[in-house]
Amino acid sequence: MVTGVFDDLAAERGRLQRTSAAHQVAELLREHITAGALSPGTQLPEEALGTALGVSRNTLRESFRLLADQRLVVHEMNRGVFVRVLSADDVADIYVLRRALETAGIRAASVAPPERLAVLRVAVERGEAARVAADWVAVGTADLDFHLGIAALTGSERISEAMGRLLAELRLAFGAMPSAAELHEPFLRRNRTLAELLATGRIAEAEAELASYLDDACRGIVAAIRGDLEVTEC
Amino acid sequence: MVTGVFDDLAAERGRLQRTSAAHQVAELLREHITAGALSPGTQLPEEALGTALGVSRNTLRESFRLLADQRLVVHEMNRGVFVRVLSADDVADIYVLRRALETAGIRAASVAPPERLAVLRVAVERGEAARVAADWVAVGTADLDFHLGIAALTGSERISEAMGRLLAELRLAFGAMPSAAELHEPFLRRNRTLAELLATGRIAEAEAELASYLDDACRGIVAAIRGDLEVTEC
DNA sequence: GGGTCACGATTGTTGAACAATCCAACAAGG
DNA sequence: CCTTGTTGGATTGTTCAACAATCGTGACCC
Repeated sequence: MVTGVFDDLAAERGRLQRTSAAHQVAELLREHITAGALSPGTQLPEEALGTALGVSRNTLRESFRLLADQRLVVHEMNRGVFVRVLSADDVADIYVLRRALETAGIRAASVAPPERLAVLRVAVERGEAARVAADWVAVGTADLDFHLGIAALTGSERISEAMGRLLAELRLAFGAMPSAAELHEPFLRRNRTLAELLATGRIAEAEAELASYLDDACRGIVAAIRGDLEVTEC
Repeated sequence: MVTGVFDDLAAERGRLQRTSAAHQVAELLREHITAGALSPGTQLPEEALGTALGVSRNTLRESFRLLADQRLVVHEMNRGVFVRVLSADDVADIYVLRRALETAGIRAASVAPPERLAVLRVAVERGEAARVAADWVAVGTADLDFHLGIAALTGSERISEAMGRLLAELRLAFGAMPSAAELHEPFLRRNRTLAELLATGRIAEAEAELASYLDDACRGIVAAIRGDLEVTEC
């Protein structure tokens, strides 16, 4: 295989003109949805949104298709699109997939290049710094970045993308929770211990810690959603 | 949680009027692509395809968005959409995700309801019957159904859907291979042993067998794609 | 109260139009 | 010969206006 002089440039080809009106609108809506500005269940009318955003109905409909496949909105035939509202079952289902992806990452930790493990350490420290500054939004994003990094240990683009979508979907649940800001705080310490277990190669212990971590996290969210205190699933 | 009398009906709600022109066109194209009727790399022009299928350009573009998110086609800005052509790296990447999903299924086998295990046995027997009849297409679909059933042991809709998309993507590679028909034949016996290991609860052995299985399958496809005999990845 | 029906509103789909971009071919220059 | 402008046709990106299909609602009637 001939390796050219422009391999590093070719790798960044994806950053070229990935912008179309539909993509930009989808990105805008995605940010508003995951930030909680558009609460779950809200309908997104084509006419009103189109004029508000300055795009035509057809273009807006293309954006809706993109968002629908990321499960951020649901498309009901002849009724319109609505911001997704997550049920408790959805959250439990999401955590089954999340466990599969993160477990795969941990099992690949021993053969992962060191820079991928460094990403984890950075995310942990960023989260702890944000807690000191009482910036709970930053604590949340650092937490999500940490777990995205765990899945990325596999080195698989598809796993990273699936994990990214999964976390974006979870943000829907966060936005709907009371005191969502401090939600991630109790898990900061566990992230650190998880990172240290991985850095020192104690894979089996890390896997057990992850399982316990995900159980607790899932129970917390499901309990908050249905106001119940006893949650058996997850 | 209140469990109603119509839970089984509610589960099938999705089969109601999921038909829009865009969905139907996407489904049609999906079948043609996975069946190999549209070879990878082929461009799908909007004007020509639209008139050929009797739908307008806007509707066709909506179908393209759906197919693009399933990775069956790629959408290049201002150039059009093309049937996806899988690289060897893509196949390797797919198998990393596939291993994660199927491993999760095997680990859930001990708590999975028996009807989910029965699905596996049915798929194995269907494959063996198809081999006797020399119906290689049926052998292939039975093989894919078997592994879809393994992922479905998790009971997670999202995992099942992710696995379904993954297998549809893999079909792209199958269609591009010489003698793709008999490709699945050598794995029939291993499917049976895997099913028996799961049925008798020997989870650890099943997990090891699956790892070996996926290694061999991935190596075979990657070797076929690049015409190389020595494949180190997977 | 329950059922029917017409109405308004929204979505589904089409067709045409124009701007923007790409691509291949060709011309010019070193 | 190779590289660099330039041109023109073809395809895509986007908008707009229109109509059909469907849904939700409220009035109306029994």
